[in-house]
Amino acid sequence: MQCSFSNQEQILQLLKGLNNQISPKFERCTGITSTRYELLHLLYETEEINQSNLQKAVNIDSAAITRHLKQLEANGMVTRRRNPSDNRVIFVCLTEEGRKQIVGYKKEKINFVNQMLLDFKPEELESLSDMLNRMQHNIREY
Amino acid sequence: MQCSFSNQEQILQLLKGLNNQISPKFERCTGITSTRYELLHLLYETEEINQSNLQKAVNIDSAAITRHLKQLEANGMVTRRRNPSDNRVIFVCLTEEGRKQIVGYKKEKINFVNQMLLDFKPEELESLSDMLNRMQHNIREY
DNA sequence: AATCAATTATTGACCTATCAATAAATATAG
DNA sequence: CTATATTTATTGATAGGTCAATAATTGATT
Repeated sequence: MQCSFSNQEQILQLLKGLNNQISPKFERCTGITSTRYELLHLLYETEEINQSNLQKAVNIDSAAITRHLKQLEANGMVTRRRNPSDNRVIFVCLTEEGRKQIVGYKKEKINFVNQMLLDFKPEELESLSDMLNRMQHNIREY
Repeated sequence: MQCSFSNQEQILQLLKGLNNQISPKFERCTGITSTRYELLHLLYETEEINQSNLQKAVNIDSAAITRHLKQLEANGMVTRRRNPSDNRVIFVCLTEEGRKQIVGYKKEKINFVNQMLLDFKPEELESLSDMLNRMQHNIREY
C-alpha cells in the first residue's frame, strides 16, 4: 500500500488505533477499566475530593464521572456525601475495601505498563510524555 | 497533589485522556469521525478492498466495520458487493460522491493535525510515530 | 464424498464516552 | 431582598467500540 499519509497525519490514527487496542487488553490483564483505575488511584492519594475535580483530572465529562462513581459506590469501593458547606458538591472518598483492592490492581497495572513500554529508555519516556502533553495543550482551545 | 505516578504509569493515562479530548474535537472541526475518515481515506487509495483488510488497517473489530460501512453505504459514500469467487467476502469501493467528499474532509483534517502538532520538529514526529508503533507491537500478543 | 475446521460477515447485548437539557444550590447585581 | 447568573451533579438520548454467538461459505482430512 502506497503511503500517502504524511507523518503528521498518521500520528492521529496511530493514537486512536493504539487506544482501541490498549483498552480491552488493559481490562483483561488488570481486571479493571483504566479510567476506573485512575479514579481509584486519585482517591487513594487524596483524603477527600469532589467530583468536578476528579472529572478534570481524568479528562472525562461530568456525566461519565457520575455514572462511574455510582457504580463504584454500589460495589462498595467508594463513599459519597454532600459537602455540608456547599450542597451542590459531592465529596468522594475511598472505602477500606477500596484501599485494599487498589493495591492488587496496581500490581497488575505495573506489569501491563512494563510490557507495553518494553525497551523504552528513560529519555524516551520523558520525551513521549512531554509530546503528549504538548498535543493536549495545542488543542485545548478547540 | 503529590505525583506518585511513575512516568511509565502516567503515559497510559495521558494517552487515554488525550484521546478522549481529541475525538470530539476532531469531529467538530472536520465534520467526520476520525475512524470514518480513515476508512474513506484507505478506500481512496485502493480500488477495491474487502472488509477484513479494512478492519485490520483501522484497528477496530469486525462488528464495528460492518456498521460503519452499512452507514456509509446508506449515505451514498460507498458501494459493497460480494466477491464472486469467494462469497464470504465483501468488496468495498468508494463512490464518485465519496471521492468528492473526501477532498474537503482532508483539508479540514490537515488543519486540525497541524494545530495539534504545532511546534513539533520533524525528528519529534518521527520519534513519536516510532514509539507508538513500538507500544502497539509490545502488547500485540496480549 | 462427507465431515470437520477455519474464515468472513452479521447481529444482539453491553460498556464507556459525548452532548443537551434539567434541577438544585450558591453567588452576584441592582 | 429579589432576580439573574453560575456552578455542580444528574438524567436521557446517541454513537462508537468490544465480546460472544450465529450463519454462510470455503478449505482440509480422511
